[in-house]
Amino acid sequence: MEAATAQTDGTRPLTIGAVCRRLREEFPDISISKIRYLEDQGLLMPRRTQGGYRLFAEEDVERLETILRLQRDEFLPLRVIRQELSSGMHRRERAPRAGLRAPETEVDLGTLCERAGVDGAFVRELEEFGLVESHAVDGRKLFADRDVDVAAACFRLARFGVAPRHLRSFRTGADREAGLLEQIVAPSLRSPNPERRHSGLEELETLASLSQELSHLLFWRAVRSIVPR
Amino acid sequence: MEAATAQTDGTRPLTIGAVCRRLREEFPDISISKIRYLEDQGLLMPRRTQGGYRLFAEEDVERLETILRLQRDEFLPLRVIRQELSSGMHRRERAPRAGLRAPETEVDLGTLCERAGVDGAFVRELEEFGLVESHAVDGRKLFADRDVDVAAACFRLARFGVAPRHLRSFRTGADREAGLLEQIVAPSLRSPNPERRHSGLEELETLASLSQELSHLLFWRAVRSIVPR
DNA sequence: ATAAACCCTCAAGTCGAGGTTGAAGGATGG
DNA sequence: CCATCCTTCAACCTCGACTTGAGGGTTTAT
Repeated sequence: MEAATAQTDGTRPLTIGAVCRRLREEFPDISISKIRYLEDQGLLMPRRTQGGYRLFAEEDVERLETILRLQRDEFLPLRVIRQELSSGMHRRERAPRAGLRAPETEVDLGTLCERAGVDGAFVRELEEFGLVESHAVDGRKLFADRDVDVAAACFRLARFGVAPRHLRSFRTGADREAGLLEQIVAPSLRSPNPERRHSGLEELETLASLSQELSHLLFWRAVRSIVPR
Repeated sequence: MEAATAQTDGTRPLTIGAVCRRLREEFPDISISKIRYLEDQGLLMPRRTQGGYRLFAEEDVERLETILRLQRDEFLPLRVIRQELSSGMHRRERAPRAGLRAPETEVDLGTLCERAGVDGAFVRELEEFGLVESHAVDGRKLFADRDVDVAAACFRLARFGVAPRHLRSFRTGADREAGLLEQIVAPSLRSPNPERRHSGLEELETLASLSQELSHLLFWRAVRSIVPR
């Protein structure tokens, strides 16, 4: 009873604990009981050993990853995830609405330029004034996905005569505001208690939205005040 | 006191019950208490009458419809909806609430307090830090209508421990950004040629929206960067 | 001026989703 | 044979999203 457990694809099935350890990196809040719960809700149906142990084939693990991603990034309830999975998963191209918890994807310089419709020189200028930021990974400059939008916005402003160097204050303003929030939630976010960290994250999201609303209001008031009566 | 409640767009504001009846067809599970709950959660901020009754302008009703649709069709939790709304997602008309050209209405201290749900001491504090501004007209302090929303937003933040004095930097940031735009459009705005003034105003609106989008992006990037990886 | 209809706040309660915990015990591997 | 992992099942818990109720004020029509 040894090689008999090998799979068609060569990888051998994992026990529930092994699955958990493997996914822990991408999904820190996974747990054995959660996986069992998902099975209970009909989202997973792993094989079993004679003795009743769950055995997760590679495809089961992938399915589980999909489920966790849909939960984390799309905020879908399990009932809907079940539906989507059983109906073949077509038709799902929503705007990525990644919240604070989804990992950020990255793009290289070429992609950034293409998607934002700008050239390399412009990006260099943006970088100089801290509007976008890259970090090098084996020789290639990588940018956060969201910098594509930043670059595009800057470019449109540039066409109105607002050069990147004028925009530095936007960056410092944003940093200062975020720094303020940091002071408030930092204790929670750095807590050893995962529950506390989680609620800190939620508080941060709420706080950030409210702050955003406030700056929006203040900004428009300021803009309004510059038009002569 | 009858036609006086008419809005700039011709439709008059609805009371909460009227809103409910109007939306009941598309959203059968709407209720008065639910609408109040949404306001409590910072998703809506309708104006108020002197007596404290909520008054929903057309744009408030639209915002509410958006919220309900995001809940029903996209299954988004309120926390996420709040974020989406405070971002530019709601692209159209998230700009100047009444356009840069509409005259601003004014309210007195009592009205401000009532409508924002704050007390006089709080308003004084806000004023001290430049978050709201009053000008005296024959003995009464008058505030711009939009300061009601500012005060309400500040109050919500205050409940999270963010005192008005922390918020001063929001004000200065907004001013600095607006000042930048001013330098660009000032010549047009002060031109003797009315046509030129008009196009300057339009340019200002465009520029302001773009700037707003940029600061929004930069702010969220900054916020994201404060959560430990 | 009064009544009916409508609205307010605030605290407490409800309800379902999405899990966690613990007890009692069987399975697996060195 | 023993440590470690796994099993089920029922009870429990937390949180988001409201609902309810008490006590009281506002609006409007007559």
